[in-house]
Amino acid sequence: MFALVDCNNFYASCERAFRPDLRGKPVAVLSNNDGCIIARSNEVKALGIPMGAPAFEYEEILTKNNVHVFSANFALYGDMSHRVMNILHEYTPDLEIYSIDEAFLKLEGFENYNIQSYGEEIQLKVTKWTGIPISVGIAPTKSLSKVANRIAKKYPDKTKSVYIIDSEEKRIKALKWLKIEDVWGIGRQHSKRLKAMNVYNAYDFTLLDDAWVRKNLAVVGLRLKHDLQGMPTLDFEIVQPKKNIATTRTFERNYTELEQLNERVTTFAVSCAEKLRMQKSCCNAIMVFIHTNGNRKDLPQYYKNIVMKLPFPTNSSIELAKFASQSLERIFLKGYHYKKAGVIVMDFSPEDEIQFNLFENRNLRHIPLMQAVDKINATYGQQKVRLASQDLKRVWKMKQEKLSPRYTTNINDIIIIHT
DNA sequence: TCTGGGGTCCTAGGACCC
DNA sequence: TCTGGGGTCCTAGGACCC
Repeated sequence: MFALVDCNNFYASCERAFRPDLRGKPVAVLSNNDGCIIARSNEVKALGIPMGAPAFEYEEILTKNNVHVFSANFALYGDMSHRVMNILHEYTPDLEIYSIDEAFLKLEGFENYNIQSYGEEIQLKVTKWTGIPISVGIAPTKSLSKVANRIAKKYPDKTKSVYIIDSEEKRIKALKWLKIEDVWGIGRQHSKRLKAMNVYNAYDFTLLDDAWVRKNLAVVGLRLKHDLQGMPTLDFEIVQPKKNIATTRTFERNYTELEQLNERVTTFAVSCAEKLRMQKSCCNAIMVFIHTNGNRKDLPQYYKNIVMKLPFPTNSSIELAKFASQSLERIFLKGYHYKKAGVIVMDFSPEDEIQFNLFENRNLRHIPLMQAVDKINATYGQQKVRLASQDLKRVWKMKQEKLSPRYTTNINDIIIIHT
């Protein structure tokens, strides 16, 4: 059996964990730049505020209903995620961390266990130890455990937040209950197509002809169909090193000058380089893009990206910043109001596998230099050592008006309890 | 005035090889 | 009038996930 553990309204629950006064009250979390609503407590969902809604459009409803709004605090969420996953590790050696707030557990050799009470124990312990409420779905396949999890989440009282699909009868009942657009792996386009074929729920989907599914939803869709039918088709994914790494941001205001964008792009390239070094990869290509504000119909629009093949694989901040800067110069046009930019590094090779090039070689002296920089930054705080082309005066900042303290990762923000 | 960020996989078609 | 057969690699675009 597979168990899927999913944290309820994760970011909102993280904020609440250190603010018990917010229990039962509406909580929402915003994206970077305080732009969109990316997490909602049940109370906020009940107000009809959709996922990803622009915050300014809902400002009135939020204020009127006393919604407690927070800027995204990823340091906090990342740390809380760790705590949850550590506890889950105690329950099985086979844990697939699927996202920041979700994990699959493989329950092999549990035939003599009472799975229901096992699930309840996990549910209680995580909730008690971290303050994050979770739901548990258990079933013979991964996609069915997703379905079971949805039922547990929807009916917490009836299920004690744990639901098991362990019979054909329960499987069919669950699939008939699940709307097609809510099936894991069926997105907007597919559900539209399927509804046109009178497929309205997950069960209808499992009755479709294999060949039709293969043709219209590709092998991914076919695998999903079999998995939902109860044949284990989707297995654990082993964590692979990333194939692409990106750092992109929307700015608080528009930029018009090359120098301003250059500072941002340099900083994004340095961030990509750090992430590359963390997974011991070098990249062989880099993409830089710049973008005007697509929502402003009154301003001329410009979107451009450029991919540069590098003369040698590298993960040096200095070299990547230089290549990114050169790329930017080639696509920058004066006269536009830029709102967004990003750097994406691609085509990786392992760090220790240095491909010699006849004419140009990477500067090998950068390797110990970057190690020293990483060490200093790890000890004294991120960005203590920076390139001169980066924002030394710290002019640049993100809109983050409602940021909560970093309760668990910064000693100065630690919680104080008055007794 | 204000609209996030970071990923994966699959497929078709073009360019190329012998 | 008639124009082979069998491959690989790369890329863009489309779909999906959280």
